[in-house]
Amino acid sequence: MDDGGWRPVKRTRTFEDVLAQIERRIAEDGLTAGDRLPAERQLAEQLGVSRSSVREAMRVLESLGVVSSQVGRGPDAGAVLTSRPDTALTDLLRLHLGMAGLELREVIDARHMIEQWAASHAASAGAGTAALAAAVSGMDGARTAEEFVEHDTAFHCAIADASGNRLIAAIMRSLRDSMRRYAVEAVEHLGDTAILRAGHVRILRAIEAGDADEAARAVSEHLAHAYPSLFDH
Amino acid sequence: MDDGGWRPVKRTRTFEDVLAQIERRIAEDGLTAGDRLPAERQLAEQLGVSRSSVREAMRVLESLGVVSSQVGRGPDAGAVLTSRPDTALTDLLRLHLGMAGLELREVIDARHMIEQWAASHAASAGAGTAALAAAVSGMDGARTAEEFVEHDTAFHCAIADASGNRLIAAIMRSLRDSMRRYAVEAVEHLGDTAILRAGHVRILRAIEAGDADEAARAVSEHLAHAYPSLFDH
DNA sequence: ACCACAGTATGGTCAGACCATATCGAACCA
DNA sequence: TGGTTCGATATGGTCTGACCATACTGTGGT
Repeated sequence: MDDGGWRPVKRTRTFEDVLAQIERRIAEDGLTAGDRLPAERQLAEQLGVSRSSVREAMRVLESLGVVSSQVGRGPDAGAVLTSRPDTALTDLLRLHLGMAGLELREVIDARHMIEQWAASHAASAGAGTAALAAAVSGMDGARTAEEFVEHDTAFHCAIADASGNRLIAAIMRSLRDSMRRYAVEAVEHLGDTAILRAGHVRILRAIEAGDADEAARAVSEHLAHAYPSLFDH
Repeated sequence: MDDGGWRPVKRTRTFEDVLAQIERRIAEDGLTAGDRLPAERQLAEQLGVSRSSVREAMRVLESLGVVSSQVGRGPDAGAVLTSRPDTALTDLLRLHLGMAGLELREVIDARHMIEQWAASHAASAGAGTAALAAAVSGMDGARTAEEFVEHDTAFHCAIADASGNRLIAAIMRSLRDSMRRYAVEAVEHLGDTAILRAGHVRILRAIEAGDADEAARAVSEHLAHAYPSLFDH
């Protein structure tokens, strides 16, 4: 097993080099969302690589929610830096769930963790209750499970937003998006949404009152009602 | 604002179509990690698109930690399905942190949330304490801040692993990786690592004893010591 | 049984072309 | 002066075809 001091030649693919240089430029020049990257052809010439390699790097950046490409001409055309971690996270979770690389139970546990945290922090912050109330009344008017889940998602994402942490809010949104299908099933299986709606009201009241502990408790019991089969441990 | 019933023509880029079809195949055929995708040239011919478009789709899948491409010939060559959400998450966080699309504070708060959750669940599960003990003794032998952080990361990731939730463990690993630079700075700024080591021992003891509440408390106080400037709220 | 070597399938890269789109700008008309 | 039209241009999107490096496969010779 001795390699005699030799180590494998680092095989760096061209597009990875391009990625690294773009990332370096972002850090050194302090680029942020809204700034433009050079055009593909120009970047290819400057870096001495083919346009294909630049494009593959762009696809990676785009899939990670860092750039957005616009065709045409003008100030808004070309590769523009964005900050969309949530769409990237959603794709990531959906793909890994589809491949059975992750189990639904793990996603729901993560959601449980985040919602408890977000609810107690939202209660401490005491902001954003208007969006919560709107989502609650939206659920009252829902006629189908899909509609209900739609507003339910809005409610729970509003809690995460109210916590003030964009990363955690992005994770929350991605978890909800990738679980949408299962959430609809769960609501249909439950039949009656009265218990869920009561849980939402309780959470809302706790956040409005600024009671962090009560908010966390309310979230925990709410999720236990929504997914009874997954809380038998 | 009435569009007269017209709606913009859906502009779907070719590689997005390829992505969708690959994802569908993964779901319908029940493909999982280890399975192979068709070769790029074959896929291009079957789908009636150019190899470039297939390659761009591959880059996306690779950046999301879903496939891994190997050159050469044989059973292991080609595009193989993998399940590496953590590397994808690491890249995602690093890029968004570099772009100032996320702030360090948000990452550390997320880490705080996850560690508390993971520690209390690891205590309940009561497994994996061997890896924890190994990391603790590794830190005792560390001579530089980098070495210390290395083992510190191993310790905290081992907690997440012991929780049994791969998604949360992957997020934990990504948070640590993307924070590595700041963690080293924090340790150097602290000067003495005795308090941190004591915190680790306390966490380890709590997990060994199966005391979930004490584990969560120990983690919380440990992080407060490690990043004092960020816990003044 | 072993080994050397040609064959071949794979991803990686490049060059060049063409298309679709969106803006810019100048010429033209009112 | 003001507006409109239409060509020029810059941009990403796609395709084709070629070549390279890599790593297995199989064949043939020893």
